[in-house]
Order: sequence, then structure tokens, then C-alpha cells
Amino acid sequence: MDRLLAADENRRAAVARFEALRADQKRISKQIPKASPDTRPALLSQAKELADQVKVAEAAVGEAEAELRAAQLAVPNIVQPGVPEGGEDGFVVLREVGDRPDIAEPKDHLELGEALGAIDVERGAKVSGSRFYYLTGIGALLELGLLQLALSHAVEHGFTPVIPPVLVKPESMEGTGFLGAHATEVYRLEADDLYLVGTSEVPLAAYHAGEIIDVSSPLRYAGWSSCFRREAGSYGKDVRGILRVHQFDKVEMFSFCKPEEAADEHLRLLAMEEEMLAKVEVPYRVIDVAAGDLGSSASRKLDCEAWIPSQGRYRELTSTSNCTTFQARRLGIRYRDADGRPQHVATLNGTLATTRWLVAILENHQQPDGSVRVPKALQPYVGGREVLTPQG
RNA sequence: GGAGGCUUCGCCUAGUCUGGUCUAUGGCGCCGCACUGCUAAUGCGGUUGGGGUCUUAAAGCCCCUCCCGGGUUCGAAUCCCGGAGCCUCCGCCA
Repeated sequence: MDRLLAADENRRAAVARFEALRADQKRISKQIPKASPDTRPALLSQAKELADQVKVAEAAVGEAEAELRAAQLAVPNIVQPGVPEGGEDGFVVLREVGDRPDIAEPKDHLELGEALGAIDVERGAKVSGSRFYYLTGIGALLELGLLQLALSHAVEHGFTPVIPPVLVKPESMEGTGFLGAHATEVYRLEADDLYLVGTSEVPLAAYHAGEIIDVSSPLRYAGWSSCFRREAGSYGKDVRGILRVHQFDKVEMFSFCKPEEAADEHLRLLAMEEEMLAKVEVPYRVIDVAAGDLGSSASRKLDCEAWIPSQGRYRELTSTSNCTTFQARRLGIRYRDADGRPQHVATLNGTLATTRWLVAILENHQQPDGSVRVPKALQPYVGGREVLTPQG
């Protein structure tokens, strides 16, 4: 905090000094063309001297601004009152929804998926390495169906569907807060100085970067993209199947709104996630993520975790964050308030479907013979089939 | 990958060769007023934006802003260097 205040003070002083000098310089320069031959040399030398001083003052402003920026970037978002204290295990369960299936000896999603000819991790590893996979046949159809269902759901709720770029510039990555703690999670293309996004939240947030937008009603986007994550710190974790992979697809909701509307918008996104979970008929619980597990940009984060029978526990399927003005400040996204003054907007994001959902869908709808029931909402996307049966 | 052209205040556009009078021209759109009176025309006026300062408020004042970043100069939309984006043409190609 002290560093911030000092940097801000320092910048103000530097700017004031620069502007005063610059004004003087302009005034004198303007006199030169009209000056008589005998006063001209004196003015010229005076102007020259001022020009040097201006240059020094300008450099000082640049340094002060860089320091202020650095100080600002170091500060994480402010946690909202009411958010549980603690770290990864400090979450509070808000509610549990749906009945867990009663399965004697549940098969895991990979066993089910392989039997259905839906998932092929061996060839994924052969071609690209560990944590890569192929979705084939019914697996590919389920994936596309799920995402299509999610996108339609978003469109019905007034969201604009978007297929964004998945390679972005450093400033876009930085503006969304992903070059801080997440830096090692991000794929970087050295030769082109571009980053592969780990979520379409990045290009969606940066979409309005540097703009003054109209949020008299919230701007809502639903991005469909592939997502790329290095999973650098996760050796040995979730190595089986497609629970944790380097590349997956996702439909992500993103809202720009007035800060005072952000809390309501957050609940709206959560409600939409729960509606999607209901459509795929998967039991889940909603948790309020604890302060220590929020990351740098969220002020509150609500996750929906699906029941995973083979693991006997809940795993994250969706996550919705209220980033308040954190991202908007970095990206320069503003709106005009009632007085017409530019103010930073609030940004929020939330998951509507991901490849990981297939895990929960396959496992929760499995039947003793290894077949898998298809939730009604997804049936149109798999040729109307109600049950998927193992091949051969 | 190669060659050329372009980028100006919401949109279009003048200005760049020949640096200061650019406090950036004109049109469209938009806002206000007048007039006519009927989903319009015409006339007049206003209209780049951002930051700061001051004020009850308005006005005013200062800085920045002609794609971005450097440079030359007392002074840059204008000259020089670098970069980005867009558009043509050539090459290459899943």
C-alpha cells in the first residue's frame, strides 16, 4: 500500500512539473516566428534550454508511471465481504443438488469411454504426449453436442456467441491477470511473442480493451474455444483419462456491467451454470471458494462441482468469478456513469461447458453392463440415441 | 517471403511535397433553436476524445491526443527511423 501511495504521489508531482515546463516551452516557441531580429536569439536560446528541461521531465514522468503501474499490478483484487477464509480447503458448501447414482462398482470415464470408442488417450500420447487424447465417434459427437447445447443455452439468455482467437498478445494475457501466478501454466510461442489462451475469458475480456462501452444493460458474450494449459505443477495428479489435459474445449460466459450490478450478474451466471448441469442430469454441489484460493483477479468465486462416482468425490465442472474492476483497470475498459464521467466496468466470467463434463456425464449415467444413458438434452446430438452401448 | 499503397476529431474527408497562421477543413450523422405544420424539408448555432485543475454548478485554464514508439528541431499531423493494422499485386501453400 505504501508503495502504491508513494508511486502515485511521485507520478502526480512528475506530471505537474512536466506540464508546467511544457506550457512555458510552447508559449516561447510561439513567439519565435513573430520576434524581431534582435530579440530572436535570446528567445531561441531560452527555448532551447527549456526543451532540454522538458526532455528530462518527460523521462521522469515515464519512470514514475512505470513504477506506479508495477505497484498496481502487484496488488490482487479485493476479496468481497462474506467470502470464506482459508485456502483450498476453506470453501463453504452452499448446496447439493441432484441424487448421486447408486452404482455398485463404478467404472471410470476412461474405461467407459474406451469401450464406447469415444476416448483414445493412448494415441493421444503417441502423437502429442501425455495429457493429450482423441475424441472419436460418439465421443466427438457428445463433445460437440454438449458445447452446442451450452452455446444455445447462452444465446437463449441473450448472450452473443463468439468464436475468439486463441493466440493473444502479452498485454491481453497480462490484462486478464494470467501472467501473474498463472504464468507457468501458459503456453508461449517464443518466435511470435504470442500466448495460447487457457480460457476464452482472455480474448473475451480483451475484446473491449481500451474502449468506453455502453453498459446501460450488461454486455454478455459466450465464447467457444479450445483452451490450452501446461499443467506444469500437476505431475502425478489426475493422470488417468481426460480429467486434466493440455487441450480441451469450453463455452465460457463473459459479462461487462456496472460495478454495482456485478453481484447480481454473478448470481445470474451461477444460475445459468446450474441450469446447464440440470440439462445433463449430473448431481453437483455449489461451493463458495475461500479467499486464499481465489487467484489474483477474482473477488468472489463460485464453483459447481459434479459428483464423480469412480472417485467418490466432487470435482470442479464450472467456475464463475466476479472480477469487479480488476481486469477493467488493467485493460482500460470503461463506461460513462450518470454524470458522463468514464469509470471502470466490472467483468465476470463463468463456465458453461467443458470437455471435462464428459467425465461426469459418462460416469453418472453408466449402467451395470457398461452402457451409458444419454441425457435427454443431448440425445438430438447423438442421432437420437437414448443409450450408448459398447462396441464389439 | 517480396513490391507498392493506405491509417486525420462517430463515419467519410482536406491538410503532409514547401515544419510555426492546424486552437485541424468540409460533408454526413447527432444535439439545440427557428420556421414551416403533419413520420420531412430549409435556415442558424453546436459537436474529437482522454487526463488534470478550479467551481455549489457552469464557464474557464493546463497537459495529452492526427495508428503506436523513438528521433531531428526553439517548434512536427507535416521531416527521419522502427513497429502495428488494413488493402492491392507477386511468390508459396494444408
